[in-house]
Amino acid sequence: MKFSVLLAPTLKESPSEAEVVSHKLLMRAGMIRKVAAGIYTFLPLGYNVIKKIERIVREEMGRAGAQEILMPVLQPADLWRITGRWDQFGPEMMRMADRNGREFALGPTAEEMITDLVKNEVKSYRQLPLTLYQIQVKFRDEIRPRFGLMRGREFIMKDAYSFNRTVEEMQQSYSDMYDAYSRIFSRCGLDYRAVDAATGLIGGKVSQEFMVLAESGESTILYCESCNYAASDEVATAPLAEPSTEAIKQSELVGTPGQKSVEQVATFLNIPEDKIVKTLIYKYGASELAGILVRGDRDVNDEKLSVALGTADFHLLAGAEWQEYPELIRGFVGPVGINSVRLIADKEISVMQNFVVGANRPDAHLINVNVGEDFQVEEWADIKTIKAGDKCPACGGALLSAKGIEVGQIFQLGTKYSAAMEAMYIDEDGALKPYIMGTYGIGISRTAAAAIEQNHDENGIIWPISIAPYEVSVVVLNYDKNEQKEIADRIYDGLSKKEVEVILDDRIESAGKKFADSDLIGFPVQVVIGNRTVKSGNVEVKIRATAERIEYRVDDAVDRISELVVKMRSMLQPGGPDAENAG
RNA sequence: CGGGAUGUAGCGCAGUUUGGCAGCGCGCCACGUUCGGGACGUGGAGGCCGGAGGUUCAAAUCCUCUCAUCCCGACCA
Repeated sequence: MKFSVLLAPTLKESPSEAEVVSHKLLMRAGMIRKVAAGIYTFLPLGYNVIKKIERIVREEMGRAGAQEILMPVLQPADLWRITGRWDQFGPEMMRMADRNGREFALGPTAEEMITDLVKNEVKSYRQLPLTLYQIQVKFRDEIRPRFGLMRGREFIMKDAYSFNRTVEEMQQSYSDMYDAYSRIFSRCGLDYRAVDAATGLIGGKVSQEFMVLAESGESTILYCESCNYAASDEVATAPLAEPSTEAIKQSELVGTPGQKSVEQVATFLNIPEDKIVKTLIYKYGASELAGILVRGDRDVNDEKLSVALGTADFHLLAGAEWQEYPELIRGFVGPVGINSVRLIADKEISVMQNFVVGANRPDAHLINVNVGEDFQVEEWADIKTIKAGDKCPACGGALLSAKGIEVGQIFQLGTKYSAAMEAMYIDEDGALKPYIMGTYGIGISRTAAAAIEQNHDENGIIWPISIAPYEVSVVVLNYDKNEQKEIADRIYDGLSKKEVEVILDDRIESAGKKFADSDLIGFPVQVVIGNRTVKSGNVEVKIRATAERIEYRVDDAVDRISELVVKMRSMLQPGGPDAENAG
């Protein structure tokens, strides 16, 4: 490709609406342009990156035995009604009707469609296991699209689905996908971590997310410094402390005028925050109230709470709503003697003694309160957000926390969809049985953004070579000078013949502009040809990632550069530089 | 949906307070000079000032409504 004919409108300044690095650099490097909020066009360089990621995904899906199909973006509502998700998905699903009034949605995922397909086409256990996947545009009408490709409304996703006979066989498919995902993200040059995850609207019990570690990530993960435990904060747990041997005391009412927050009460009573139990009032479902008990220094985790409540439709009781419940004294609510709300306590409360709670009357708290003595708990649940410093549930070591970008998630689904849709096969014993399913997603476009978040500097993007829009840029400083043009053309043609993806910057631009663009777009290898190199009989090669510069004789430059590229590629093979020849 | 902000040339912004010729930088076009880290000079093109309505002799500027975009919270690949 010649740069002079490429549509790559680079910008010196980033558009003001871009907040995160990946969004800014994708815009500045001329890779994407916005069409509407959360909806982007990929320009040639950006689309090259997408295609490179897709190629890796296809290779690894194929290696894992999955077969590629392509399903429609538009999905009929009737399918979604069978599983109830037409109602569950809410406004996030983009809905529309055709000219005859038949309802459709832009697919946010495709469990129903694929289950319907397999139900109709796969009848016998002899045809299982079966794993199908597609790479297709998905649409989710996000409440708040942001961060460019990191949270778009329209995005490119690889979604795979396994159909199995038994739980064990499904776990094997899941494990195969886990391995494939690990290879995919390794090959993309990403520093990632697989963590235990919540299953949310998709369903199932076991799930893991693949997180690219980056400060700008929207997810929080906890991992152990001494073993390999790692989990999303939505499901992370910590072992309970040993119950203290403290003798149980008689509870007592104390005046705490105006002391509403945990911090205020702790200071006022001169006690640590973890000797307080706070009672948070949530409204959920059809206007029901829940009192959630957590230790004073803890935060409630909304994902865990939705599991405990059995619904994702809840919110903290808000300002004006308090007036509807005069028995609830804001700032002084407690579990003792309260009966108008459903009490759910975090398990951690069970090992606490002689703690402080609101007294359900203005300006007062109860001290030396104990479960069993002063109030009963019917429902125990894991509700708190685990944070760095908590103990690892696997080995007891200290947990650390980090931010991550979720680029993939895998689920052991079970029969949620096959049972609801009566998708059955005839087993060896002649009985009809629902498929045991798994579902597996990768955000392709988000992966591109995540790669930038993790690989950039003040000059621009530093693409891992496996997903770079071109592997080598040949920067000719004066393409209108014959000596330079001749050398440049020779290297460009030579590299092309050796299957190196190369772009020739033949534009009539200043040297500075060409260097700056090459760094900004992030080609892994830059070959510089100018007056200086013509005189020396060399070409200069710059490695984008390290800024290392190497000189090669013009005569063997093509061989040396292609060797360099091959070596750089092999570094991103799972298992190290030599793994390429192993498989 | 709640809270906050912004819409002026392709991009970044000034002008709005106090109504009076629509500007600056980058980019773009032409010519010349430059030619190894976002060159310089001269000349040029480019605007429904987000949209609608109103106030006024006069509106980018004041008022009302509306749309869009971004940021902070609840969703997710």
